[in-house]
Amino acid sequence: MMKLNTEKRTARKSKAVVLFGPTAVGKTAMTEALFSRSAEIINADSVQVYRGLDIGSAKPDEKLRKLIPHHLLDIRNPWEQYTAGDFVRDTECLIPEIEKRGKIPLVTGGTGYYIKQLVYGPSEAPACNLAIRDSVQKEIEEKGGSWAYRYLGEIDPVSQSRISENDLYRISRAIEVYRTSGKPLSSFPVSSLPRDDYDFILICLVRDKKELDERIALRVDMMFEEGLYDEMRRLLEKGADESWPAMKAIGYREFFEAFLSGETTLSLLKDDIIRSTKQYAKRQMTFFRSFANCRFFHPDDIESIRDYLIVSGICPD
RNA sequence: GCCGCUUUAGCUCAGUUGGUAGAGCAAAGGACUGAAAAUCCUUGUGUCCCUGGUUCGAUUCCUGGAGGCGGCA
Repeated sequence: MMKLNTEKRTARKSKAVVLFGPTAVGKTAMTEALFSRSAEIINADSVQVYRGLDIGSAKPDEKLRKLIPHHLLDIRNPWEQYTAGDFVRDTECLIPEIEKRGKIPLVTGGTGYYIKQLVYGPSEAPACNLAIRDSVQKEIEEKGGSWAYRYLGEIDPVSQSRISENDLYRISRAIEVYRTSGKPLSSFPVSSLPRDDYDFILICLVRDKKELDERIALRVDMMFEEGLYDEMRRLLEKGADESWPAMKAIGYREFFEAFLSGETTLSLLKDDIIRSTKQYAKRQMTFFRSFANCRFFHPDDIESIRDYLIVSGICPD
């Protein structure tokens, strides 16, 4: 009886490949080699969801998008918010649709937080509430950061003990959750185990640091050649400013800093972007290393990846 | 050639009234509860340019030298 039950559930479980790695590691080339015919891609990159951010976000080009169907690309305007919760909901919708077409759902991108929420199960904490967030932020600005931290200690001592006094970003969110739901953020359970209602196959692509750094520098050079500057100008003509969620992205936000300081040259700007990208790649790796059940491969090692997929019950090209 | 300033962490620079040094940035490691390309935490990094002198003790004061910058020729 028990056994039958388990089998039934196992049989119904959706299978999806989750492919990730630091920026510029070579996800695209690898994807092309293994999944051109067999998969549809669900984008897990928090910047590529935005329309008009193509070059700086290294969005897959038309050619690849014609070859492999892509989802969750260009689904928001750059002044709109897209969240990890949105991503999980959208992905849960897309996986069965893709399966119905007989294709492999391939979740791919570099946003560790999205991938974590998907694989470990999304947080049940309330969605972000922009109106409340704004008022919380205004209050913090008036009363100061140490007030905010003390206040957090009153409404949610557990979160206070987990959050640094300087981490206004998280303090603000914790207060926002309390004011939205009446419950402390720490009362919403967080899973330390991958969810069991999906069968996710986690593949992380890695290169050694020197190799990755070289690729990052090369890619930023390429972005400028491909017209990053013009792309930024088009966004500015549409009214882009630092308050737009998409303008926090590397390769865009540096322009605002450059305008402010005035004296920056194009080559200094490029160096800034390269440095930020390297720092980001490092943070990504820290995140990825913390995932359970994740296998690491060099992106050129196509055959090992193929073997692993087959062993996991996936049939790539 | 002369005069002045300067040489300290990978970079920009503090500092030690003489007891072998510290910030920012960079780097390395880490965290991550619907903003995450965000935000935050931790940690070093040293022939204090070289040489001789004074001194119990010199990166610090003095002599000489070398490099850099500026001025005058």
